[in-house]
Amino acid sequence: MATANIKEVARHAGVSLGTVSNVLNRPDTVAPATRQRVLDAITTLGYVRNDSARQLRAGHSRTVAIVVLDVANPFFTDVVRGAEQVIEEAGAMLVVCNSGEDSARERRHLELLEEQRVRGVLITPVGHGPQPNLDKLVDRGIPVVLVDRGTGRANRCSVAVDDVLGGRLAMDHLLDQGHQRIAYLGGPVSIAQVADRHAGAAAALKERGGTAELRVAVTSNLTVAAGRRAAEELLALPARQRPTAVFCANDLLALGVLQELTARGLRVPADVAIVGYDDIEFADAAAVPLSSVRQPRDQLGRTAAELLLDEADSGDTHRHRHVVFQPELVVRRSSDQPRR
Amino acid sequence: MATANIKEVARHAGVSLGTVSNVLNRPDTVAPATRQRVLDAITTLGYVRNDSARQLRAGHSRTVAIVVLDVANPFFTDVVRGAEQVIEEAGAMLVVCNSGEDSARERRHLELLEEQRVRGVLITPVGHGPQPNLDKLVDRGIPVVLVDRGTGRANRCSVAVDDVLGGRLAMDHLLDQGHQRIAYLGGPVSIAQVADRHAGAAAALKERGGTAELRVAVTSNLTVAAGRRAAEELLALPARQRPTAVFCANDLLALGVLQELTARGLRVPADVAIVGYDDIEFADAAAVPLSSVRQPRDQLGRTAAELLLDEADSGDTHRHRHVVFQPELVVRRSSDQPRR
DNA sequence: GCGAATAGATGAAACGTTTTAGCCGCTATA
DNA sequence: TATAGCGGCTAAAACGTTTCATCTATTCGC
Repeated sequence: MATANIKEVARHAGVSLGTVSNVLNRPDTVAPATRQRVLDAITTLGYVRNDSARQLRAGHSRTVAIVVLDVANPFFTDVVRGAEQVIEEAGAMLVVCNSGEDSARERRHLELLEEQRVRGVLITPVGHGPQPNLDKLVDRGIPVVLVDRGTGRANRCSVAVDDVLGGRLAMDHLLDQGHQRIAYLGGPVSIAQVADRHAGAAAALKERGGTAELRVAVTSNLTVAAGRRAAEELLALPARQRPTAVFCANDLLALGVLQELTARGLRVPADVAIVGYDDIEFADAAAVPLSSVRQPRDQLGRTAAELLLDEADSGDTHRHRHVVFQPELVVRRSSDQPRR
Repeated sequence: MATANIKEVARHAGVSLGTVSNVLNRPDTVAPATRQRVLDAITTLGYVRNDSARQLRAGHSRTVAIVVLDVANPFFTDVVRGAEQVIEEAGAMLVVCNSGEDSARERRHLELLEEQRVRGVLITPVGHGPQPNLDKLVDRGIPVVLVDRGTGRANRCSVAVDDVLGGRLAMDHLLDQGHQRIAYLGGPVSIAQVADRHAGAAAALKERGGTAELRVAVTSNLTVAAGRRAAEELLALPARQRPTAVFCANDLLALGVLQELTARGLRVPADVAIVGYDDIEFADAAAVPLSSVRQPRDQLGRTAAELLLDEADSGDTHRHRHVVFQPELVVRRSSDQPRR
């Protein structure tokens, strides 16, 4: 019950307190016989290190935090898994905090983390404005790495995925397939990802210089239901104006479009091709497997963690870096049929 | 950079160190004027409490841990959200640890958590065997609450959902609709949930005492692909033996069945009715919205957290409890059509 | 106006570790 | 033989809080 401390271990093993500490932290500096005696004492007493005391002495903890917008979002869960891997390999511990897109909760989390003197923070901040809380951490010397948001700040590292390139990839693919009337589906446009993916698609179209055209349909959100509604609207167009391909800002929209089209008797990809974004688990499992732009999510987490550890370890010799990953187009059946 | 401590605050405010502590912890015991002076000093120095020192003194931390089998599994993410809510309301912090179904990682996490003297642990343990690591925590006086596994241990609380009842609900519903040939799909049977849900279905069938029959099709796992394969096999049966309803051990299987059936030209629910389990987000968004058995996932988390806090606070007056929640059938289109 | 109670503040001890300076006895070197 | 070096260990300081016993004015009851 009452947890044994290092002093009791020392007494039990007939050595000084410092020797026990040495057994724990620099085992090779203590004679084998003594070491064994101490280890025996540790097991018989069921001694467990007290991390608070250790941290107090060390001045900082061995845990790293990741603050995500939504623990239930597959994007973040994959990022977490990637980061976890690196952090655990380094012998540290990753704690996951959920801001839930609520800046008050975010602030509260950061305050607590600061009190805990965490080794560093990986974070996708709520909103896009200035970040006084994060600045405060950085001022204190706590490394902060931005994940998928706010790239380019001078005083911290960041990792992100190039959404403009993602839009480009999707568009290039559809143009390669010979589509002339293409729709981009997404919204609200205030979301940077929605805007960037559109920008990429538009840029690709312009560069190709052909006669193809891109129609934009703004949705109110990025859900399956919104995809269905948008598909209905597309179907209401006169046949000659109707797009032969739809590029969706995420996979949920794309699945909604797929469902509505097939329900109305259209064939995918023969009548309408579809490309989604995110390559969620269900993309491959859909009735018609969905082409999608895949982001290297776990690598995002891994790299973020590596940058963090580098900053935490190398201190002032550290140079902040902004790593941008390239997404990748996964072509599946939903868009795999050239136009004549 | 160098973080100010309580002593510097005291000096800056011209009071003793104890007074600063009082301002922080028992503000009403210190005169308003002094209090204000201290608060001013705190803000000008940018003082932030050192939690390690606080914990060291207190003997335990203010964080609670939840150890889940998979951070990316929607079941657990919802449980986490529920627990989070309660824990944060109590002014504590919830840290999420991922065992990834790996007992070595689980052990390592528990060791670290023990070193950190966490306030308590919510956990879905890997495997079903004895739990020496957890026993060790309990011996130390650290409250442990089991989540959705291992109900009934005498020395700890637990929360779970009644899977047998879930199977019953689904079966009763299908029988109510007049189905006579029903299939249960799921596997491997070594998974307790798969077995329990089947047991519930079988029990319901027996109690009704009608002429209906239940055919069991064992799948190799619980994925969309497995659902498709199983559906193929069902379709290969002679029409007279073919089930008119399928109850699936989870929603992924059910979605696979739905896809394969519609791809083969059968109508759901007119030709075959489907009921899934878990009520995942996509159940409602499927081409034919899926009936499913819903588990009160966030409530599972909330209750687990409440039990934990009760044990942590009330100490020896605490009585261990085993709370079992009842699942609920959500009827949607996939099974909403009575047989003649 | 006197003793008692009380509000407000103080100083020191304690929490459990890590680290550093130093001590002791031995061996290798000159 | 003296000295330096070294392996192995010890003792004590330091980390930053919280708490508790104590002290000093001030207020209250009579």
